[in-house]
Amino acid sequence: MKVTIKDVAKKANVSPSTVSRVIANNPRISDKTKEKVHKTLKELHYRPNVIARSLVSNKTNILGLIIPNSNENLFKNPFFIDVLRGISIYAQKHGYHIMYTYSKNEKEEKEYIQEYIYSNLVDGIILLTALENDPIIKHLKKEDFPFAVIGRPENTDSILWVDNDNFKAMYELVNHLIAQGHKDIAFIGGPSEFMFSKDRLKGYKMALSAKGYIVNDDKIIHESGFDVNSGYRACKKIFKNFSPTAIVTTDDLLAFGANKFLKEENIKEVEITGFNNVPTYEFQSHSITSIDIDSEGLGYSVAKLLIAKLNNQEMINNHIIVETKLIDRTSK
Amino acid sequence: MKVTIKDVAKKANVSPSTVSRVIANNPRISDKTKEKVHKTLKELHYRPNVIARSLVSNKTNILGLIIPNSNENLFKNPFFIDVLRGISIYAQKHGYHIMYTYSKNEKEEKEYIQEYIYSNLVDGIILLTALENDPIIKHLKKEDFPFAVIGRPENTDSILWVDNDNFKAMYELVNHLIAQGHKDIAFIGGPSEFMFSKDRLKGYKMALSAKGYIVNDDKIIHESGFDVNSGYRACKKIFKNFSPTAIVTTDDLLAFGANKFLKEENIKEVEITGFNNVPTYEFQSHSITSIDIDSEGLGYSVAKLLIAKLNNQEMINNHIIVETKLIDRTSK
DNA sequence: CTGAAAGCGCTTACAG
DNA sequence: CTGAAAGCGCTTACAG
Repeated sequence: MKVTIKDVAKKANVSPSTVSRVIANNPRISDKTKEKVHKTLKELHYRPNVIARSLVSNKTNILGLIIPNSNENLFKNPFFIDVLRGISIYAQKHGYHIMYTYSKNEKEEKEYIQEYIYSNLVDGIILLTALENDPIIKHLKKEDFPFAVIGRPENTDSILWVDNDNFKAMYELVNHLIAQGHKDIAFIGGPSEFMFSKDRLKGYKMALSAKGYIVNDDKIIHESGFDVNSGYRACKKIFKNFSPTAIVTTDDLLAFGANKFLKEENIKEVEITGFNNVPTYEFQSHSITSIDIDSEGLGYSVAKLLIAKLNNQEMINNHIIVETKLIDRTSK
Repeated sequence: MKVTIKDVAKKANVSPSTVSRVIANNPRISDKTKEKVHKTLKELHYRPNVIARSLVSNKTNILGLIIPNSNENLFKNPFFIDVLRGISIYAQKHGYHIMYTYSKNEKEEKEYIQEYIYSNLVDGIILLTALENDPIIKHLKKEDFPFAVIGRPENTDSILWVDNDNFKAMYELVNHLIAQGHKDIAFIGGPSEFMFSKDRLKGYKMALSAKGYIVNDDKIIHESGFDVNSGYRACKKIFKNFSPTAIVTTDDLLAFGANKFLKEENIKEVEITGFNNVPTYEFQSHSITSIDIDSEGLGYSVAKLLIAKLNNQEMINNHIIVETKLIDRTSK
């Protein structure tokens, strides 16, 4: 049988209120009764019923995660599991639990959010991605419910977010290639509505124009997915008209796809770079230069921001930038 | 403001009890009041407070997932994300939510389980792996709390589990190799305390002896992890004394590591096989034969079993075998 | 068919 | 410093 506060009270010869106060470490309880109650608490292996507690406190200490199960394959991407771990590790340390829900589309996403909010299930929501003009972010803002986003939102007003500096990471990467002598660099991206897609593209453009190179929009290809096939298709399109010496992509899987095309066509000496530093089991032919985004750090930080807010902690910043790292595997 | 059953009752001019009964679709309510109440329910956008409901029903409709965050790297393995998805998809369809917790070791694992159980947070627990003489399974059995396991437990008495037929999958794979003319086949496994490790090893041994080959224990290597480095080390050990024509492994990452060693040593024409059919971005040098285990199906099925039990459904079987598929990429 | 009452296991203002 | 009481938002046996 589960033991309740009443059982403890009876055994310790005090009232339930007193037991509750001892548990809450209320300062007005005498050391003597504190000790006595603590003893029976131990003896009976008492554990508070969090559901009852939630009902009165109106807090569940649960964070809800909305995972888009879309066809862009983004969340089959290996980095994602590290995000989950990062979130959980911070949350557990601070007494929060994590709940997750897959949703197939925007409609379902909104539905689950309503459910999370109005059934009183969660105290806050974590979003795993930010789109341009993001309908979910708007919705959450309108509902005025605590949430935090992985990815810099378009309009950052009063919203909590965590991200890499995608602009800077791509900017530096392109600079790195230029320093190696590359003058003709193409760009392959996934769906452009993701904010990180936009930021990486900006970094690419800016790096080129800062050195006086002309940005040729025909060398910029966006595909509908973040997968190997999309990379393959994009690379094919580029080489129909051009022969760049390097291609930057916004995701390792795109890079792998591009590589596949080059290999099939027996095109050599083109440098391909990716993003996310996905494990490629390096025994295989060759690995690519990539940007390590510290997925676990992203998860950890987003949980940190949201929990700080839920505890009404003073925050200096409404966002955290997680450092990236250029993993150089260029052939030179 | 959140709207409660009282608000609805007042507006619809009935008692709270009646509103509750309408929501529960109690047959003794007249169609007329049913209609009336449903209308105001809609108008006020009423959503039940699941916490309050849980307090009286003593059910939360939440399933708890314990994820070992051990150093064997097993749960950084890509197949794992598909398991999560499978669990969630079935659960959501049936009105359950999923909560997950990482735990560093057995002690933490037990702690979190106690918390899940005695704080009344979850209705059932899902375990992602079964060990030989598994202390967590024992513990859960002793607590007599509903749970289900991915992986066949050593003692299946009255416990719910889901698994591939690991014995059969490996048995058939080795047979397949033998049919291709291989006579000298070595074995590389990860930690042997996992039940699937044992089953796969048995399949290997049985396939050999069924054909009259002698099983040589020196050609069976177990390493402490399921990662590339472990595979590399194991392969090195094997080739110190032998030169098998094929090596079967219990995980693709082990296979990749073995492959790496062979490549470095310039050893050709050794067939390596894996398990899990991890994506290798096939543009790379060559892909390996592997067993697809249908990770999503494993997750889906384990949720199915556990939820059936929680709803006291009649069960014909206390387990589900998820079909595997040999993905043949052998060079012949 | 419907309502008033009790209760799920806690917390907390009120009173002493 | 401690207890009795009310209340969080539901469900459900009891009564009519």
